[in-house]
Amino acid sequence: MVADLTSRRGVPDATVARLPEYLRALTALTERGVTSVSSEELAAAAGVSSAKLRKDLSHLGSYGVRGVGYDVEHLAYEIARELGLTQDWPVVIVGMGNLGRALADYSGFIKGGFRVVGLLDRDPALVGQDIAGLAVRHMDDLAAVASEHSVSIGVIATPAASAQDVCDALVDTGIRAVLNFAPCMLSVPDGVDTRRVDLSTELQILAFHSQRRMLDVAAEGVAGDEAAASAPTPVGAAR
Amino acid sequence: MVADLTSRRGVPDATVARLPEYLRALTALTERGVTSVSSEELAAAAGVSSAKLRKDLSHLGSYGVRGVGYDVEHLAYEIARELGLTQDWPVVIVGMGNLGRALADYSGFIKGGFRVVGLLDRDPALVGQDIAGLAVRHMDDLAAVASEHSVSIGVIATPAASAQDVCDALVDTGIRAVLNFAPCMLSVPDGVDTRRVDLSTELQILAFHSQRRMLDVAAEGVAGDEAAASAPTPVGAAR
DNA sequence: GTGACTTTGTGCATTTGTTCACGAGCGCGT
DNA sequence: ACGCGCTCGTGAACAAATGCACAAAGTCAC
Repeated sequence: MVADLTSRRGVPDATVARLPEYLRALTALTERGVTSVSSEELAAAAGVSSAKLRKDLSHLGSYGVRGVGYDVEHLAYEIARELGLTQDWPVVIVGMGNLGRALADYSGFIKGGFRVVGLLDRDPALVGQDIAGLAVRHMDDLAAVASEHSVSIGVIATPAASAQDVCDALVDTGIRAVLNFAPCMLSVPDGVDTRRVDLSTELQILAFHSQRRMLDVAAEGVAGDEAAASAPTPVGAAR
Repeated sequence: MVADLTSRRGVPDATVARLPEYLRALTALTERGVTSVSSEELAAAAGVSSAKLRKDLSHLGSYGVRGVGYDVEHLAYEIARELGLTQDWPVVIVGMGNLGRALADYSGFIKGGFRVVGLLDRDPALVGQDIAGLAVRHMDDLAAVASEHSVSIGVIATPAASAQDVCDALVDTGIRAVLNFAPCMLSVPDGVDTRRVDLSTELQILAFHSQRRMLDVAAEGVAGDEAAASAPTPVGAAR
């Protein structure tokens, strides 16, 4: 019994991070009417190796059939269950600037159990305005909104300067999961989970790889000059 | 010489992913007038352990002073250089829906060498409109915009359905780095780097952890009932 | 029912990343 | 000049994640 729990806890973080992608791929297959899929095909659709996919799925249980593959619908259900998408996750979004608006609209696309139940902002000019079918409410109403809908996830779409204050307020209402779009670290008490999404971080990582590629090519060119006589085509693109 | 190149290449991916956060923390310190910082302090500001921070920084070189710490300004410069932020990275954003608009505005906040030089959309109604001081141009002008400004990074903020087409077009213009906000996998030729940012994926990961926490607490409660007589306070919050 | 074929699930080796612990080097007070 | 305390840089131990290869377990044809 406790062993069951331990095995459930045993899903590695790296695997969890890929499950949403698998689920998306499976959903796409369902829409195309495909009912069965091999690890090879699904892995290709999700952009991973088939070995990795099989190992990931093996952490959830044995939902495949040897010699056949996976039942698309059933596997999708099991992944959704593992991710907790079979239950309801009421969400509030704080900060109704451009980003908050985009998120409020975009969230309509989400198939899972996420439901935006509150849009909040500190600016009185925005309060009352209708966005994506929901009236914006003032930050002071946070506690009311949160308890009214048993909100479990908070999304921060404010400037960095107010992010920590907003986060503290969210945590005070009992929210234990925070998605932070502000470009700053949040400090939270133990037991609260935060994830950060940041455009600038991603661009910087892309820039690093781009720069490295440029340096590599340049260095390769030099090396190629030296070795040109012996090896006309030194290397293919690595990685 | 080749060894130099190898050592440069040797910066681990996990480290690269953390460099932007270090840089941000350093920038914040600069703004507060702090000129010197220890690994312990900087690690706390960036939300990592000091050992990890020191190992990460050691991959870039020896920029610290033993017994003293790091010079904030100098370290920031070295990280920025490593990330490629000392050069110019012209960016185009494709898709001027709510998200694209938010990105176009937000990008003004970016301190690094990123410069939005083009906003594109397929919808004629949006073309010509002014967003964040830039006129939206039609997708057909992509090649012109790209060559005119030597664009090196493309950002996709379109619906999933058109993301792959847009990506192909970006790659055709010679762009080798793509940041994808559409909820789908992109297939690209070798030598092209893509990163995906997705609200729904992040929410699902948060949901997983929330659910696990709930299950753990429930199970702990049961275990606690069993063990209650012997251990009134079974455990503190783990992790 | 049997054999050939297919595809999963998994043990093992390898690579990658993290933590620990401590030696090396620097500034400072005396 | 010299020891003392502080903090970086790093090798070695440890942990996590990945890739490989194959046995186990199923379907299908006949």
